[in-house]
Amino acid sequence: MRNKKYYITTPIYYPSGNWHIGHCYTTVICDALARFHKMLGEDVFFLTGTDEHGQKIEKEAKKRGVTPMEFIDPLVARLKDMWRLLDVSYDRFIRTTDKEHTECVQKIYQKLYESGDIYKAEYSGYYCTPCESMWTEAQLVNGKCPDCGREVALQKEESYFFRLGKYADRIKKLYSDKPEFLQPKSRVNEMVNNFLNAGLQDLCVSRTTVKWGVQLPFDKNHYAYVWIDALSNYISALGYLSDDDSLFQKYWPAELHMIGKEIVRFHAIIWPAILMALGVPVPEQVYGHGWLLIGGDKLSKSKQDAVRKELTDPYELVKRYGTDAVRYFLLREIPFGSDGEYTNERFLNRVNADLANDLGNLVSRTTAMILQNFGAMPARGKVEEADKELIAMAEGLFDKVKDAVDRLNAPDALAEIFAVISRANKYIDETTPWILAKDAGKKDRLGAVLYNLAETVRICAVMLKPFITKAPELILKSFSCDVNDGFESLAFGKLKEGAKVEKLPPIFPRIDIKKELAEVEKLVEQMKEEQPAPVAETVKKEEITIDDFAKVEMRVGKVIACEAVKKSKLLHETVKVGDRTLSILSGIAKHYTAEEMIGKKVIVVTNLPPREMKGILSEGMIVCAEAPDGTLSVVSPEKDVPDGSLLS
RNA sequence: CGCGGGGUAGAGCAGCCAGGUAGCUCGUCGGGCUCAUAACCCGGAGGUCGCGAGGUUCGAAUCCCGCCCCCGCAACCA
Repeated sequence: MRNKKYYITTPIYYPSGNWHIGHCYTTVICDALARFHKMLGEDVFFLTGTDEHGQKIEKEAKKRGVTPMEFIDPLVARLKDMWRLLDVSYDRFIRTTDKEHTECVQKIYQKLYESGDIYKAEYSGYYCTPCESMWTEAQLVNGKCPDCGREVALQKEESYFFRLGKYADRIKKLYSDKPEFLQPKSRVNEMVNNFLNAGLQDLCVSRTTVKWGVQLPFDKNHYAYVWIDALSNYISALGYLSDDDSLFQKYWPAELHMIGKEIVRFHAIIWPAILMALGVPVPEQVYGHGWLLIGGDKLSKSKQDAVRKELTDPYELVKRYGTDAVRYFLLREIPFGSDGEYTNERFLNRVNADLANDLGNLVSRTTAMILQNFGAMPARGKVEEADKELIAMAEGLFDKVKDAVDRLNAPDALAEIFAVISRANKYIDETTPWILAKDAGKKDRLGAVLYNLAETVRICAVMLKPFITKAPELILKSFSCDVNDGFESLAFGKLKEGAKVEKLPPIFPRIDIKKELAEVEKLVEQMKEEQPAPVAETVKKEEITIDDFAKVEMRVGKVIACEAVKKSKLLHETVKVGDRTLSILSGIAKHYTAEEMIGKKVIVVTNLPPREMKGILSEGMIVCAEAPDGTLSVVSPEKDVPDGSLLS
């Protein structure tokens, strides 16, 4: 009989900036699942890769005066480095710029075009020539371009559309027929209520403005929409529609697309619809996991002062604490399905408490006592009442871990393993081997106790192999076991009497957390200094005359009252500008609290037409500086000038 | 009335679907042990389970109703 197959994918990552711990989170979970299924003897195919097309990359490359590929290649190389550091055992790394992929995407478009699921249509919109953007009427601001405020022209444009609407009912049916398709369950409601019930619009799937992409085979002026390009990687990587589609035949449909919750919509609606249109089965499961939040976003109220003191650079983390520590934290600490928070302290606590104190120390005390008393592995000996619970836990461990893995619950799986490790530490206290050692008549019993311990440690090591990669090998080696031992070796009693036992240096040295935290903070400071703040892009806008500028009436205003507008990003300020008092709304609630604003002198644009938002009239605009990272800073006059003063 | 998630010890979470002595990890306090990486083991303190002296029930963290707050998505951000 052929082995069961298991095809698992990560999202493909967009190489626009730095690789961070969030990328590692998704990928390490997938790696653990892939490794576990490999150990089950299944035929596993684990795919990851990069999404390399699109405007952002085109722009970034241009800015640096290099070609897109010259820009991307080093970033991809660095990502692969990161996966090497983290022992990510992918079977294929796909890049959307791979020839097989772009050809596959073209064939997919061709096929959908021929079947009529992609059609050409004309739509009208408002075009802003300098921005090269098309806007709908609703997006316009006072009839002008929302980006630059310039005139727009009503234009008709041709585009290709995918008949997404046609598949809405089949997708709803998919959710109800196959409740496990989209997980966690809460995401299903989100999709159904927000999108499916609202009615699916046909999806515009071609662009003419972005040239860094896949050209449509039937219309050279058009380029593929990013999501069809990106999603197709899951099948293009298997050779779908190519001369050799044996991998596709073998592995598709995927058992699992692991993704972040932000892209559930694309994987749970658009992707199945495309597959349905292609006549290809949909994946078995899409799992939208939560996010790893960095350093508690609660600080966001006064983001300007918020110092990011967390060390989150994966390379640095691995360098300081090792692959196992990083993998363990990612797999263990994030509550299943929801968001979790990263702080230096949580990381260090977890690693210290579990890996150093519990596991590392257990290995250390066990091997030490074996060597002191026997010099090699003792005989198994008789099982006594005191041994039964420990042995039962070790023997039952596999089923529990397997159950957690089947639910994709890595934190639970690890908790099960560490429950056994804790039990083993307690067992030492209960059996007091150091007392047995003083009585020559109890040598057999001492041997049995140490044997039981060693055997429990060995079983835990085997069970840990999919999750962490370095320590299990060290442990198995130190007991003269084969590092390739799989789940078939789990039976209690496999260790041989007289086998060589080796004393290891501490596998996970204990960290002095206070000292380490201080050091890490210093390091982060240092890294910040080395890495200059991102330079703001200063693309020159269209030239204006001094008369144009003079049209803008800007005055100093004093905020005399301010309150947050519920359910919005808005603050509602009452601003005194000379003899006028204006009601102004501004989208800065993320950056300032209402209390903070009161009393501030600000710059207000006072000759804008009033506009209503959230049912409140806004009679002006408070001028802010926007940093490259999106942080907004209210601008104030440098000297204390009376409100109402005109800017010129 | 936009959609969804959440509010349980100092922190992070489980329990809720299938009501019945409120549990886990970290921290804290005290004790034990000395094989071990000042690690390990045991015990204590600490909770009006967001609010409503609300409803159902013999019994509610758990089911029902109303309200408040937080977080995402969407919208908005002149």
